[in-house]
Amino acid sequence: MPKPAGSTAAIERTTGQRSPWTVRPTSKPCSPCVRGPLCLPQGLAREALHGRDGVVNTMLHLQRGAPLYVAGAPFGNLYVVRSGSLKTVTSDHRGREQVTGVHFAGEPVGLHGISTGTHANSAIALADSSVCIIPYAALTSACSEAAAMQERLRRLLSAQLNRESSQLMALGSLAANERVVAFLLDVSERNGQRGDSPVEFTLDLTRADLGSYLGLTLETVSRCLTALRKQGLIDVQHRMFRILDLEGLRAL
Amino acid sequence: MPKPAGSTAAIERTTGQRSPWTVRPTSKPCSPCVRGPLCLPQGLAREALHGRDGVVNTMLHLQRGAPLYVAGAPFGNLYVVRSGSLKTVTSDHRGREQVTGVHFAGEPVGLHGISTGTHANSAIALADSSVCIIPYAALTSACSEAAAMQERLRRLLSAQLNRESSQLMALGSLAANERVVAFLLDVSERNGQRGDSPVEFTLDLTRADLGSYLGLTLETVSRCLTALRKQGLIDVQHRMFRILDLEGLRAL
DNA sequence: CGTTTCTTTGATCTACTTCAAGGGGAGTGG
DNA sequence: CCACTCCCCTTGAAGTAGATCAAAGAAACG
Repeated sequence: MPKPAGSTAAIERTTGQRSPWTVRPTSKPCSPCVRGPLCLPQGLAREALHGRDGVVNTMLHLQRGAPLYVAGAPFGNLYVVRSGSLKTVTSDHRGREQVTGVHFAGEPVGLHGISTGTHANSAIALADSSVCIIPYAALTSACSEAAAMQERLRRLLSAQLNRESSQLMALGSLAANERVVAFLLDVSERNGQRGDSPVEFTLDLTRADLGSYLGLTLETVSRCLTALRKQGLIDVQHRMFRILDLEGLRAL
Repeated sequence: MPKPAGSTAAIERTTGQRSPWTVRPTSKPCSPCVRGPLCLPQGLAREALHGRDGVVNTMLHLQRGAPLYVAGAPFGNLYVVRSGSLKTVTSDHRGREQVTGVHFAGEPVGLHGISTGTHANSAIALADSSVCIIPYAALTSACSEAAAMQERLRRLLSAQLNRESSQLMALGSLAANERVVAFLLDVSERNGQRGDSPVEFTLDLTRADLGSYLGLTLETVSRCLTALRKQGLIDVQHRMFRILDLEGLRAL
């Protein structure tokens, strides 16, 4: 098992952030979402969602390292990443903490809070990011009118379930290098679905965050990456990743 | 990483089952659910759920080792365990297979299929079990009438999300013995919520299944259990578990 | 009762962690 | 512009938790 990750203030430590976030992130009215099929609002008339009285009416800007919400905070909104990326970190009843999710543009954040009304994890911006705010109450009332919207939300929840299941598979039955490869392929695929390049992307995760997500130490992650580089499968510089041989990676 | 788990027919192997299940499990009309707060239908008038025209109208009986559904099958129903228990097993695109969930009485099964319309995992009875069948189409139409029902379903999905997140935590940051303890405490708590004894229960999982779920080999599971026994924390005989010192276990 | 499957326990091996040290970028202040 | 610091990343060497291999005991099953 990886390092126990100290006790408190670990959020700050793992994001390279120094001072507490006393200033709330800036928010402003939100323009209609054009993110395509990944965006939550798809399936409902646009005007019912955006604009005043709409479900989605504000956008939040977060600086790198800023929390979108913290574990234990009352749940009120869902979020959809507009730009940038976020991680979700969970800590058990003892201090131990782990990255349990990485969220890119178009992907939903905050679904875990629905069941209890309290956020079960903390969401932290990995880079300067912006998110759409979807007040849950407004969403549910929109749902009560549009069956399509209900179904869409349920599918979103179920999709997240499947994402976490495959991560369970990775942690439970893959070796270190296989986990790293699986993660890169996963990111590649999600990038492709979003219309970005599936072979070249920057991951704003530190090696420590990556290790935490993959159940490995940062050193092991680093070693795996250099091994893949030496095999000519990828090219890594800092946090810029380029996949050179996608088929080769898929063959593990 | 634990054993790669062969290629095909692994379902049969891990449940100790020999012949294929050519005969469908028996089904019969379902009496109203009395399972209390854990049961899905809570929040909707009973007559709208059970009885003819209701959402829940049949019950399925499964023999130990019988599949409720298999991965890749078209999704049509959700299920709630009435008695007995089930495991869900997921396999990645290569042969590797893993137990990704264990479901006891009152708990929902099949939620992963909602997102794609295809079951993403296989559900196998761990003991002779019975489940309520909830046709998804009927459920959604019931949802379109009752907002409370919608909300209940969403919470169910979110709760499952939280369950898988804590399993992610366990696999990512706990040592072998801690994983075993965490699992026992989890089962204990779920038993208590259901009204059964939190300190004495039978787990119809083989050591291999347990290991698969916890990301360990069966030998390691066995060794951890005997270690806990020697510490006087638990008593294990075959698959009968008795927790002798709950506080001691919680202290890891 | 004999066969099969499951479980326990021991001995060895190895993949990954841990510990340690050096190198590179980015920001800050002189 | 350079020096300084703070992270972050890489690489090496050593230690260890847990996997693997192996074999024997205990239930389950026909």
